Amino acid sequence: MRQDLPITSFALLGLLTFGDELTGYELKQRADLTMRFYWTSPATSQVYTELARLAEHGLVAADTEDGNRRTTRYRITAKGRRRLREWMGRTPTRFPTLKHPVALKLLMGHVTDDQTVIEMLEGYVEQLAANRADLQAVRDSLVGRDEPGDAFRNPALVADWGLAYYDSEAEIAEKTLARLRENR
Amino acid sequence: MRQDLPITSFALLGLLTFGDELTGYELKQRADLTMRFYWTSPATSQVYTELARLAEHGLVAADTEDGNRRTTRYRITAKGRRRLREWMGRTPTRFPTLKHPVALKLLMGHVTDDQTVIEMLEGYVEQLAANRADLQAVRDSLVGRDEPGDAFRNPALVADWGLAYYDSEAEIAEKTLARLRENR
DNA sequence: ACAGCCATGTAACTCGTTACATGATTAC
DNA sequence: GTAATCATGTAACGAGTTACATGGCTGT
Repeated sequence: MRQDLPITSFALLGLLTFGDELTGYELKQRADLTMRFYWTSPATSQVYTELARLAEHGLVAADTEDGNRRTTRYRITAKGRRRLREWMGRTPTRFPTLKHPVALKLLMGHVTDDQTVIEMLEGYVEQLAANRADLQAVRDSLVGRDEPGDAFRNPALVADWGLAYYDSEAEIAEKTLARLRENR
Repeated sequence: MRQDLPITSFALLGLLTFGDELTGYELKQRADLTMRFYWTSPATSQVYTELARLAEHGLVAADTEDGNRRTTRYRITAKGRRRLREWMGRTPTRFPTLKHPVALKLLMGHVTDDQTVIEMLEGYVEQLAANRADLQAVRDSLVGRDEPGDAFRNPALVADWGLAYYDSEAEIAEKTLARLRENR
C-alpha cells in the first residue's frame, strides 16, 4: 500500500470535513458545485475509485444500506482527520498550476489575424462572467454561516478569493483587448 | 493516426513559430522559460515524444546533423502553420484549469489551527514574488521588440498578463491574511 | 409509461511523470 | 580530469478521462 496519496484524494477528503456523510454521487455533486473553481472536479468514476482507496487506508468509513438500491455513505474517520491535518502542516504547498488556453492562443496570435484573437478574448470575458455568477451563487448560499468560528468560514474565504480572481482576470482581458483594438 | 492532438502539442508547435529551428533540448528550455507560466512545461521525455508525433503528422520537419553527437533540429512546416491557425480559429477555447493547492488548503483550514494556515499563505506570497521576478526577467528581455507588428508583441502581451495575475494573487492573499489575523 | 435523476461501478485508453540509460562537448 | 551541460531517448507507472453497463426511484 502506497504511503502518499494524490492531492485529489486529500481534496475529496476535505469535502467530507463539513460534518456530513455523503454518497459518491453526492460527493461528486459537491465537487462540481465548489471544488471545480480551484481544483478539478474529478469524473464520477474517479470519485468512486478515490473513495475506495481512502477506505482502504482507513481515512473514510463506509456505511452501507442494503435496500433494493444499494447506497453507501462515506464519512471521514479520526484517522482521516489526523492525516489531513498532517498534510496541511507538513507537506510543502505546491505552487498553483495553471492551464490557460486563452494565454496560450494569445501567445501565438501572430499566426492568425487580430480579429480572431479579439473574438477569442471576448469569448473568454463571457465565460468569466458565467463562471463568476455560478460562484457568486455559492457564496450567497453561505451568508450567515461565514463568520470567524462558523462552519463555512473557510469556504467563504475561498469563494471570495475566487470572485476576486475572476474580477482580476476580466480586467486583464479587457485591458489586453483594448491594446489589441488600438492598432487595428 | 489520430486526428486531434492534445493541446500540449499545439503549445509546443506554437513555440516553434518564432522563426527559429530548435532541438528537443532547446525546446524544453524555451518551455521552462516561458510556457510554464500559463501552461505546463512538459518533461524532457515528453518533448521528444511530442516532436516525434508532430513530425509524424507533418507539422514539423526534422533536420538531422550526423556528427559525433547526433542532433536534430525541428522547424514548423507550412502545414503546421495552417493547422495552428485552424486550431486558433475553429477549436472552442477551453476555460482555464486551475489547480490551486493554496485555495484547497485554505478551504479545509478548520481541520488545523489558524497559525498553520497563515504560515501557508505567507509562504505562497513569497513564492509569488519569486515567480513574478522570473517572469519580469522574461518580460524585460522582450523590451524593444514588443510593439505592434514586432515578432515578440504577443509574448509581451502574455507576459504582461502573467505579471498582472501574480500581482492580483499577491493582493488577494494579503487581504485573506489580514482577515485571518483579525480574529486571532 | 416514460423521462430524468439517483447510484455504482468496470474497461480501455491517453497524457504526462519519474527513473533510468547513454554518450558527446565544454568550462574550469 | 572531472563536473556541468548538451542531447536523445526507453520503460514503467499513475492519474484521470471517456465510454459503457446496470438498475432503482421519482415526478408527471
